[in-house]
Amino acid sequence: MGARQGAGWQRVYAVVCAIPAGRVATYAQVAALAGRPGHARQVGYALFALARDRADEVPWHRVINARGEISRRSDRGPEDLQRAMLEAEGVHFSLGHGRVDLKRFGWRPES
DNA sequence: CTTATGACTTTCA
DNA sequence: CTGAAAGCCATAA
Repeated sequence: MGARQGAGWQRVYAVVCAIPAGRVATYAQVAALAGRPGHARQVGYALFALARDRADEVPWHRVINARGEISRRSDRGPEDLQRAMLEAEGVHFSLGHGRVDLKRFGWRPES
C-alpha cells in the first residue's frame, strides 16, 4: 500500500497543519474536521504517507489516537520520537503510561 | 474488476 | 480497568 500524496487528503493535511503547538488532536477529530467523519483509519494512513513525504511541513506528531496515546506503528522508533517532540512543545504525558490528558492538551477548534 | 493492508474507533464481555 | 472482534474506507498491485 504505501499511499501517495495524490489524493483528496489535502484537506486532512490542512487540518493537521492547523493544530496549534502544544495541542494534540485525535484521528477521528482530524477526520471530522477534514470533512470525512469516520475515516480515522484513513487519516492515520494519510499521515503515514506524510511522514514519508511531507514530514518537514506537517506536524504529524500532534495527531494521536482516541486514548490519548501515541499510535503503535510497525516500528517503535517514530513512536519515541513523536513523544519527545510533543514534550518539547509543552505536551506532557501527565496521565502516566505515556498517556496525554486530552482534557488539557486536546485541541479545541473553537478556541 | 478483486484482494490485501493499515499511525483507528467503538462496543461488548 | 483490560482484551477481543467487527466496522470502515482509501490506496496499491
